[in-house]
Amino acid sequence: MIKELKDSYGHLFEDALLDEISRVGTFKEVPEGFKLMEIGQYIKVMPLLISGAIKILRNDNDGDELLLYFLERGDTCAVTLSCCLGETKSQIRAIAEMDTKLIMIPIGKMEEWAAKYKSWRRFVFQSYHERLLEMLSTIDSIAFLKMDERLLKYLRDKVNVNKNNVIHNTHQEIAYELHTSRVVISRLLKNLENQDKIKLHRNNIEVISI
Amino acid sequence: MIKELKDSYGHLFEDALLDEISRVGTFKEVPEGFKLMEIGQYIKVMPLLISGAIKILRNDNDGDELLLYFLERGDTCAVTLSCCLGETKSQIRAIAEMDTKLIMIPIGKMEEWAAKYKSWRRFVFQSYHERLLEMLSTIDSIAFLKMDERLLKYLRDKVNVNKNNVIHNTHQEIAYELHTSRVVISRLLKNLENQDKIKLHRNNIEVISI
DNA sequence: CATCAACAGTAACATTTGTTACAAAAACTC
DNA sequence: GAGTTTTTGTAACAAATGTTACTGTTGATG
Repeated sequence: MIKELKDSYGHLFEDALLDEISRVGTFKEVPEGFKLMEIGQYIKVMPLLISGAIKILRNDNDGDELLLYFLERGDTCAVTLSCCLGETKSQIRAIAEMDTKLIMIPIGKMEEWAAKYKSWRRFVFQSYHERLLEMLSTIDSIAFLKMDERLLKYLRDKVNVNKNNVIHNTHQEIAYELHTSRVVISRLLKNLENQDKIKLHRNNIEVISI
Repeated sequence: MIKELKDSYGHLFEDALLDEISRVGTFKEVPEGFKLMEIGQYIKVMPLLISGAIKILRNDNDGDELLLYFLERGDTCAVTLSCCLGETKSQIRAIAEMDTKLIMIPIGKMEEWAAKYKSWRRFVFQSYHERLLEMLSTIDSIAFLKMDERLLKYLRDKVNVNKNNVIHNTHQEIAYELHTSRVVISRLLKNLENQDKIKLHRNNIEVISI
């Protein structure tokens, strides 16, 4: 574990902290689709991403869903962080976007290390910062963009996160994550195909140039 | 200043910290409508709210606007916090919703006190937590609610923040903050009036029961 | 008081998004 | 391979939201 931890976080944390992390943290490997967090669950550990990606989703009471953003290597979940102190329930759902490796830290350490390590404080503040900016970006999308532009942004994000221009999703799945209906997504995707920006196949979308 | 500081933050901070705050902080009183922060400005101070309220707005490049949330007594601006370390530019606009009293802290203190005072760390983390939840709530509104429900929520929030069921806004101003058009707001407000939930007057809206 | 600008009401229409319904193709099951 | 399920395509329509245009009212100003 030490090696993978150092590769991803060595430039951020001092050796003493890396040491503590490798002692109290638990290495975990989860497959694509694995549910890491469900709304209403209590949060007991905080994840440090080593590789892979996690998608963070918001659900309301009626089952409506919306993709908020992705976590990638070097990220941690700020919503988790903020829940640590308050011992509150999760407000979000977290699903592994692909096979993912992470280190789980017991939440008690969060506050302890914040007192002890400057690099940890910087990391935590920085994580909050990034997450707030991601949230602002999400708000921009849903408030200011029309569905066709949101779909384009979604496809771009997927390509970046998965480092692959074939997107393995059904139209229905995309519709859920953008909180619209399957028919709408099919319609807009067909438009994009007619503009030669993508090619549609069953269960996957090939991105040509967007 | 000591008295007002103690009234608002005495239960949160230890005496030594209150002392430091009153030494390095600057007391400031701003009138309704005062612009505290503009997009693109560098952030050099962080505000602690003593009384009044501040509305936080998001703007995109095309001048589109959206109300994110209000800050009230005991709050601080998490977006400011997160910008402190990175020395980044503001991503939001902040306007005094009413006459407001606040204490401005030089941002350098933020990190210094985080090392020194546990209560400060708790406060900062708690502020982030609250702001993230507010952002989630904002996302819920724009993603899951229709405009009539968003308007209702807006009116409720206004009544709560201003502690007054007369809302002093034109339809155009409301339209800006909800990022829609004046005609749409007029139409929906008229519906609410027909349901006897509000009474419309020039430049203000009287909330009956919503 | 006449003029003007800001504000609000409303109709008519356009666009975007959502819904329902059905068909065809592909993949899976037995 | 017959039957079934999943996925996608598409038409027709409904609802929500946005736009344009014009009206009257109010309050401010000279």
